[in-house]
Amino acid sequence: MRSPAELTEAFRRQNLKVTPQRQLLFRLLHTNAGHPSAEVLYAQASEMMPGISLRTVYQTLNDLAAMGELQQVSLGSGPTRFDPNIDDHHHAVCDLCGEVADVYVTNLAALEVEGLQGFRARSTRLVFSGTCQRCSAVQLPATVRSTNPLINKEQSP
Amino acid sequence: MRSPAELTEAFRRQNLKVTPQRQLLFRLLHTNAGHPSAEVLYAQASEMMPGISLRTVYQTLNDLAAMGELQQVSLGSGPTRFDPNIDDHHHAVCDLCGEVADVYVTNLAALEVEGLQGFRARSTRLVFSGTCQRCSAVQLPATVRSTNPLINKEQSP
DNA sequence: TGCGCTATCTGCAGAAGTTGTTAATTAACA
DNA sequence: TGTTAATTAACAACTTCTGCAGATAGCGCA
Repeated sequence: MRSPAELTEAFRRQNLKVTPQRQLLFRLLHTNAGHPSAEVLYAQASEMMPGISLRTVYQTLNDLAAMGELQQVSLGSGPTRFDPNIDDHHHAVCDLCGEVADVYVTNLAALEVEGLQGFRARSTRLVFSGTCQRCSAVQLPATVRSTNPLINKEQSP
Repeated sequence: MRSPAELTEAFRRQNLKVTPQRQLLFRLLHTNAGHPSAEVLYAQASEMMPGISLRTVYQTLNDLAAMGELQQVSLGSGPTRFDPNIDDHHHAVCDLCGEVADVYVTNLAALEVEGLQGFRARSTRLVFSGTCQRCSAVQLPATVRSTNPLINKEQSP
C-alpha cells in the first residue's frame, strides 16, 4: 500500500477531497499488514476518531479499491476483506481462526487447465483453505471453533 | 451429482425423510448442469410444485451440502451458487454475463508457492475471471453490462 | 484571510440474501 | 396407525452493504 502522503496526492489528482477521516484510514491501512474488514477498520478508526461513521469507512475503502490502491478479497463467507497489499498474490485462510495470509505463486502459467476453451481469463484467484501453523500446534477448544463464523461454512471437494 | 435414487437412499440413511419437495429438488439438481442459486432453484421448483417454500429449498440445499452431495460456490458477489458437480474442480466466471463454468486442473501440485510455510492446506480453490466465449464474440450493449450485478464488483490484481 | 462552491460526512432507512421462530398442518415410514 | 419429522406461512432478525437528505467542511480563489 502506498504511503498516506502518496494517497493524499492520488486523491487530489482525482478531485477527491482529503478529509481527516480519509487521512486516518490511509494511516490505518498503511500500517495494517492484515486483511481487515470494513467493520474492523471502523472499530480501529473509531478509537482514534470517535464519531466517524461506518458509511464513511465503506465509502473510502470503495474509493481506494476503485483507484486500485486496495484489493478487495472475498473469502466465501463473512464480510469482504480489504487487502492493502496490491501485489499480484493469493490467499490462505485458516478454517479455525479465520486468519488470512498472503501467498505468492510464481508459475501460474504452468497449470494444466481444461475447460477454459474460448474463455479470456483476465485474472486468477487462488484461495488455500486449511489450518494455519498456530492452530495446527495449539488445538483450540471447541467453543472457539463453534463460535467462529468461518468454520463449518464451506464445503471442500 | 448422484442420482435421485441414490440421494433418496442417502437421506434415509441419515434418518431424513424423503418428501416430494426433496425429491423434486434431487431431480432438478441432477438434470441441472449449471450453478443455480437458491432463488433460481426455487423458481424452477415452483413451476413443478406451486406452493413449495423458499425456506424448504434452502433447507434441502443445506442438507445436501452438509452431506457433501453438493458444493457451495461463493463468487464474491451475488447469492451463493450450488454446484451439483462434486468432482475436484474449479470455476471460471464471466464478468459480463455472470456465467459460471467448471474448470479442471490436473497439476495443482506443480505450483511454486511461497507463504504457505506451516500452513496445512486442505483444499485449494481457483477462480478465473474474464470473458466467456459468447461474450467475447458478441459485444453486449452497455445497458446489459451496467445492470449485471457481477460487473464492476471485484478488483483484479 | 475569508468566501463560496461542492464534495463529503453522518445517521438512518432499506435492500439483498439467508436463517431463526412459532404454530398449525401434513405426511413419511417403522 | 402412531410417532415424529417436514412443510408452510408469516414473520422477525441478522449481516453486509448501499442510497438518501441535510448538515458540514475542504480547498480553489480572490
